[in-house]
Amino acid sequence: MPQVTTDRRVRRTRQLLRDALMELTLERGYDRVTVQDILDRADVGRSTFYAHYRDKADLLVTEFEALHPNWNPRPGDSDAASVRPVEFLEPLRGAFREAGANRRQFKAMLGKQGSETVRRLVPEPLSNLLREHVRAQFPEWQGDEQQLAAAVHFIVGAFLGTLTWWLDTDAPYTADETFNICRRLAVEGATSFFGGTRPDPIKPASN
Amino acid sequence: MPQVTTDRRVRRTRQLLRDALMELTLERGYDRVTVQDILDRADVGRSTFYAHYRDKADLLVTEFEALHPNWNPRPGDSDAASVRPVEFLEPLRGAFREAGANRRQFKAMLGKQGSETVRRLVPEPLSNLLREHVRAQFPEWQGDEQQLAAAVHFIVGAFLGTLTWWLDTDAPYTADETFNICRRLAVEGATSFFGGTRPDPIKPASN
DNA sequence: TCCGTAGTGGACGTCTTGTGCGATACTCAC
DNA sequence: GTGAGTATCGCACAAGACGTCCACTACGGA
Repeated sequence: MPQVTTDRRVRRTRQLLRDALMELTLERGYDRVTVQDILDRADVGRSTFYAHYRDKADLLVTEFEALHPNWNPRPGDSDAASVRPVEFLEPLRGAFREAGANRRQFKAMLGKQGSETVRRLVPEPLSNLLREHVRAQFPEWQGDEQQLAAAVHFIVGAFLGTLTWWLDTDAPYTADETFNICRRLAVEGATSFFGGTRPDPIKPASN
Repeated sequence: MPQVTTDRRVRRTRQLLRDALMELTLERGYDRVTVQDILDRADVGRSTFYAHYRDKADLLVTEFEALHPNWNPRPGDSDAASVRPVEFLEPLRGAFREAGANRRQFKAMLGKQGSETVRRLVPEPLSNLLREHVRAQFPEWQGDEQQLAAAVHFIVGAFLGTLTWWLDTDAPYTADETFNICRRLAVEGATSFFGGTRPDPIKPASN
């Protein structure tokens, strides 16, 4: 019977490595951080590292996902949120809140210093989440999948652009305030795009 | 007097290297391309490469900037555009056009396969450009710099998000059509954000 | 044609990565 | 406590990529 207890040592080691990576990333940027640097900073043996993670990117991704599973804000809320008006943007508010609560961490991962690896991970789940909320809120929406995808990527890009800007500068805003700016900028266009005015298709609809 | 003539050989070599990098990037992604790969593909000597560029990133950046200086669309247009209503989004249309005209190239650089290096280069100039256009079009705008910066990053993020989505998928849209989707999504929110009331998009500039 | 510059090719030192393995130190269960 | 089980250490190693150097070749413009 295999021992299931996670050794205290394991958690300690993983935390040391995670913290070291975050610090070093903030200091000199993710791609200028070498595995050896992490080991030195965390004071962890080489073999230990590779016993836990496949490589540097694996460490980053694993720990990111552990800390923010799916980046799905306030779990359980999505069902309720999807029927409230304008609430299709709520998942993004959650994302901002989470980023505000762990600003250093998020700055290390999504900021300019951060890693392509994580930045590539974020848009997809966020887009999917948003897409479902849009579908729920605008059931009468007649546009095709492509238009939906385009719009969703527009919105996610906008929010992520603003979020990373906010993380990288010392803007005197809270995460919520920044989100509200985004919301002001997005709501009108999106609602009129999805539901307000009947969208005249860019291309003549084939069916 | 030093010889200024750029040897035909030089241009040839640089083009070979540039093309090789682009092809390989599209094939296997920028970070999976090694300098040696580029040399093999381009059939160029190792020392020659380092005589031209500091490293792989230098090749990419240099050639990108050579091909698209400042990403400033339709040069000379900016002055005229800055006084026309709603035209503050025009620079972005230019960006889309350019991307449409060199789709393979842009896909290699901005797409998922592309390089963080270039992707990091794009938002800044684009944001600055957009900021000036916003200032020109909404002179009565009273918000502070931070709000302006936030909004500008919002818009740029949105357009870049959509652009990269468009580059990475086989969406049945032209660059112009995709831009128009973005515009529909952005115009209302931005104009009401900057100007308070939504200006008639057709009305000529009053100043 | 001839000189100068661009390109060649290969060797070299260095850095980083990821693996392997015996020895040590620590935990948890009992 | 004590012992069994493992997490960690420390170090060595091969592979591969990077960037530099240098003597040599070949091309191309005047």
